Amino acid sequence: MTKILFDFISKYVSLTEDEKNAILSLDLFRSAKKGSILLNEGQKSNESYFVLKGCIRIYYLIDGEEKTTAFYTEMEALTPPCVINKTPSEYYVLCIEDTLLLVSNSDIEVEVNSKFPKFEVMCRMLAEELLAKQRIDFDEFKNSSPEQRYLNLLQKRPDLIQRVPQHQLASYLGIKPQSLSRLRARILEKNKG
Amino acid sequence: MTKILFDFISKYVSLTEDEKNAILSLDLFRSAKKGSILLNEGQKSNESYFVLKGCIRIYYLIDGEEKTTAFYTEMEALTPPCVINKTPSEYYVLCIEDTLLLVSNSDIEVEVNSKFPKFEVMCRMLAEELLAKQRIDFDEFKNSSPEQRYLNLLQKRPDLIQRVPQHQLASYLGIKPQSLSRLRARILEKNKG
DNA sequence: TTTATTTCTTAACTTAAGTGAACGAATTCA
DNA sequence: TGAATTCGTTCACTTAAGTTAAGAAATAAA
Repeated sequence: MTKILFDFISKYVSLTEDEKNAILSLDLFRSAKKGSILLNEGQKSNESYFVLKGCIRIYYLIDGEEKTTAFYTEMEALTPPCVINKTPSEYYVLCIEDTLLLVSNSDIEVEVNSKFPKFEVMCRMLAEELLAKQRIDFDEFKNSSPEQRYLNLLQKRPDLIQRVPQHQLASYLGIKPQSLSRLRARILEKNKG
Repeated sequence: MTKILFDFISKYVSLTEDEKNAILSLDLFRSAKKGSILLNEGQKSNESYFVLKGCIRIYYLIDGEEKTTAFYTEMEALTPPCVINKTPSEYYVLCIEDTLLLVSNSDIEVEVNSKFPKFEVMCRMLAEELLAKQRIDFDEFKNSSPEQRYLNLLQKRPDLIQRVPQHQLASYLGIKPQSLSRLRARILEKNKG
């Protein structure tokens, strides 16, 4: 399981055995059951997450309705905006599968970054990369219709469509569950007739 | 004009006079006329921009149509995804006003970051902050209708509505120009009747 | 296993966005 | 200045998403 972590890190910087051990000694591993909440709306937090195994979901509660905006699966990292802005969280973070995580926090990061400047570099690179990736995702979202978005998702993250309930995918695509259902039927119809 | 720059930097790290002079000696200032293109589709680049004065626009050319996805104005920084991914650009970057910029590139950044670790820290903080801000923007976009998005923009960036042509705002909001025009008429009608 | 709850689909109807076209206003260019 | 282009609005029509409601299917709980 630590292999996943070090494979991930090696994309950005190369670590010595000593450095690897220093990371492991921090003992950041945590497992969470399906349904457990990592962060509540209104809560303050300084925790960051890295998913080793499983899936976590971000959702807002608006007029009593859950609005899902993101999923994080294996090899993906999440630092909620509330951690960066030091404000109460505007959304919930929930495990939708039994999940194995790495949980860090800003204190640990400050310490590790000052001890190993390499980590500072890695964090910058990671943040820049995620920013660029998210920018592309956002642009694609703006430039396409719900149907195109769904087909796009089918291409890029087919796993999500398997492991996530449809009504959560719907709000992830910016539409209502009924619309996603209808849109899927429409696509099937096209590929048949 | 350098005041804007150092005010911006001071939000993240504090610089000595020597450090400030080191930055200035790099001579990164560039002015660009309205209509000038900073980056073409298909082009490779390693440049980052910081807007001191003016406005730049990001757009894709899809089926002969310009799809505007972002605007950057005073005190905003942009590193195009193609710089991070080292791929040809998927979009255009254009000045829609006479613009005064700071133009950096990855070579300069590598050098400055290794000479002044402070900069590495600043870049990480900035990237994290932009990532969080963009995340919130994306989430709001998903969770709202075109009309709500327009009203939201009116609140948060009223300047944009003044300085940017409506058809560019339309695709920024993810809709067609005619729809934006109609939607505005609808809002006026509500506030009257 | 039975019951309860959640999830997905379908349908009829409403609302709003996309499309194509026309026209006047504003801006740009020669 | 006059001509040409771009820009914004309006309209009629088409398409698709939102809404409300009902029922089937799948999943979770007792």
